[in-house]
Amino acid sequence: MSLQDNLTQKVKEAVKQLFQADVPSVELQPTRKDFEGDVTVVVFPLLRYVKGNPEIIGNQIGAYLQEHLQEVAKFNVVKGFLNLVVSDGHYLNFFKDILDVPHFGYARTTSKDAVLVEYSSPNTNKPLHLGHIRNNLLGYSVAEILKASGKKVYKTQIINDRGIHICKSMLAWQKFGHGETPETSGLKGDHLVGKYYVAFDKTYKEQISLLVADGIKKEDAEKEAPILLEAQEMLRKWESGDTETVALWKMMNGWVYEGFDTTYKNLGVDFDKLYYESDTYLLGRDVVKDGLEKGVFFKRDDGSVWIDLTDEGLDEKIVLRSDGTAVYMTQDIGTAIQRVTDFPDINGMVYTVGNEQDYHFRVLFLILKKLGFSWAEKLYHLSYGMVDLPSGKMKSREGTVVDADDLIRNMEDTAAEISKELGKLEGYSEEEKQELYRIIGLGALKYYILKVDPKKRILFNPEESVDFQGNTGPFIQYTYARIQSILRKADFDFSKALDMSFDLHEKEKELLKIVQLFPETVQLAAENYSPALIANYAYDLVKEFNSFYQQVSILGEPDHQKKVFRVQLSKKVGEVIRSAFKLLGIEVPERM
RNA sequence: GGUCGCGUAGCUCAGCUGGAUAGAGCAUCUGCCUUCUAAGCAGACGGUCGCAGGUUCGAAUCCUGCCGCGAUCACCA
Repeated sequence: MSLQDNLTQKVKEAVKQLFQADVPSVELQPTRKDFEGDVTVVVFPLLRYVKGNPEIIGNQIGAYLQEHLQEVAKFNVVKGFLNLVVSDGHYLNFFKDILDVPHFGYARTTSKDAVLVEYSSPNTNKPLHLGHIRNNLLGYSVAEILKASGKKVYKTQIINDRGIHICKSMLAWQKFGHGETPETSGLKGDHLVGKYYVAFDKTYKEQISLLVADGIKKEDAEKEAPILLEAQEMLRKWESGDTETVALWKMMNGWVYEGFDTTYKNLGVDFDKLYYESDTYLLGRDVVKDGLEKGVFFKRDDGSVWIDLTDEGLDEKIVLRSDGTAVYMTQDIGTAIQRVTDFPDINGMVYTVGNEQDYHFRVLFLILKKLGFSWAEKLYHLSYGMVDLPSGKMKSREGTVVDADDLIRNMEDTAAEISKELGKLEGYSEEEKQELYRIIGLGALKYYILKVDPKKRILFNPEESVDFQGNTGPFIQYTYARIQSILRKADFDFSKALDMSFDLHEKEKELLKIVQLFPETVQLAAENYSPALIANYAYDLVKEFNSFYQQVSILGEPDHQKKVFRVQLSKKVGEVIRSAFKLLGIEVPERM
C-alpha cells in the first residue's frame, strides 16, 4: 500500500475514533518548503464533518497518526495545515523495494485493450517542417507513455498521397523539371518535390496577376488560372487511372517517401503500420449507406447525404457529395472502421492532429458514436497548438517555413560547437563525438517542444536558438552523464542492498520523495496524453539531484554504508532520468 | 456573428480535478571550480495571475460577463 493510501485510511480512522464522523476523502499535498514536514493533511475540508477549531483538530489527528503509524515521525500544525514528518525508514524501505526493479515506474502491460496512435500524416507534396516535428514528437511520445502506462499500442499514420496538392507538384515538375531526379539534382526527394510545389505556386500567382491585369476579378482569376485548370485535369486523369499520370505519381511519391524516411529516422520516430489515402479514400461510402438506412443520416433532394448535429450544438455536416463521391469525413469514418478490423483488439484511438481540426474531430467522433460503434467512446483528438514564427504562420508555398531537416542539422551543429568549447571529450573518437552531438542536439529540440502543454501554441524564433542551459534537454542529459561518471569511478561493489539503518540526509530524502512520484507521473501523463508532465517531472528530479550532488559528497563519504547507498541512489536517479526521457523519445549520453 | 482554445515576471514556460507567502529557466546582478563533469550550485532582482463581478472559510485554479490573440464555421483536406 502506498503512503498516500495508508495516510488517507488512517486519517479517516482518526476522525472516526476521535469525532465519530465519517469523511469521504482526505486531502493530502506535499508540504511546502517553508514548513517542516513531508506530507500535509489539509484540515479545512474536514470541518464540514467535524465542527471545531482547525488547529486543535489538526493537533488531535496528528497525535493519533503519530501513535498509530510508524511512518509518521513528527507533526506540526500551522493554521489548518497538519504537516507530517515522514520517517526515514519509510523512504529507505521504499528504496530497498525498487532497488532491483529494472523499469521502475513503467506499468506491466496488463491491458487487453490496445490503443492506436495516429501521428504525422503529412501531405506528400513538400518536405516536413517544424509543425510536423511537433506532431511527430507528440504522437511518438504519447504512444510511448501509453505503453509505459500498461497499454498495448499501435503507431500508425495515414499518408495523404492523393489529391490536388500532389498534382500541383507533378504538373510543375512535368513543365519545368527537365527530368530532374533526386540523383541528378543531389536533392533529397521530398525537397525536390517541394521545390516544384513552390514553382507551381509561383506560376499560379503570376497567371492570376496577368488575368487581373486583363480586368478579371481576383476571385475568378484564382479559379481560372490555366495552370490550376491543368492540375485539376491531372487529378481527374489520376482518378480515372490514366497510366502515365499514375506512373508519374508513383515515381514522385516514391521520392517523397524516401525523403520522409530519412527525416523520421533522424527524428527517431517509427510506425507499426502505414495507411495510404489512395487506398482508403473510397472507404466509408458503404457505411454512409447503412447509416442512411438506420436514420443516422438524411438525404437532400440533390442526392447529397448529411448528418444533423444541431442537437449537439453543432451544424449540419455533409458526409457524401451529391455525385456520390466521398469527402474527407467519409474517408475518416471508413478508415476508423478499417483500423478496428485490422486490429481487432483496439479499444481506443488517438489522433494527433493540429487544433485547426478540432471541429472536424468533434463531428467525426459524434458520427461514429451515432453509428453505434462501442469503441467510439474511446477516441481522443490529441489536439495541439500551431507552431508560429515571429512573422506569423509558416507557409510552405511562400517559403516561410522552418524546415525539419535544416533544424535538426542546426541543433546538432550548435551542440557540437558548445561541446567543443567545453572540451570535455578527450578520448572520444570522431564517430563517438558525432553521435553525441546528435543526441544532445536532438535532445535540446525535443525537450524544447515537448515540455510545453500540447494545447498551447508555440512561438518559435529561429534567431534565438534553442537553449542548452537551464530547463532544457541537455541540462537533464548532463546530469545523467554526471551520474554515469560517478558509477564509472565507484571502484567497489554497490550492487547489493544494505541494511540501511542510518539517518537520511535532507537532500537524500527530498530526492527519494521525487523518485517515488515517477509511477504516478507516468499514469497521469497517460491519462492526460501529456508528455509535458514527464518533461516537468524529469526537470524537478534533476534539479534536486544537482542540488544533492553539490551539497553531499558521494564517493568521498567516509561511512561505507552511506557511500554505497548514495551511489545506489544516484544510479537509480540515472535510471529514472533515462526512463523518463525514453518516454519523450530522447536519448541520454554516457559522457558530455 | 456562432462555436472552441489560449491570456501567469521583460522573454519562454510550470502551477489549473479550489488550499499556506504564485514557482522555474532565460536575461541582469553577487558569490562558488587545488574535492565525484561549472551544460552545474547558492543567492539577489523581477508579478494588479488580461479586466470586472460571483460561488467559497479559502480562487491563478470553478461560474458569468467583457477585452485581447488564435482557430473554426466549404459538395477543401
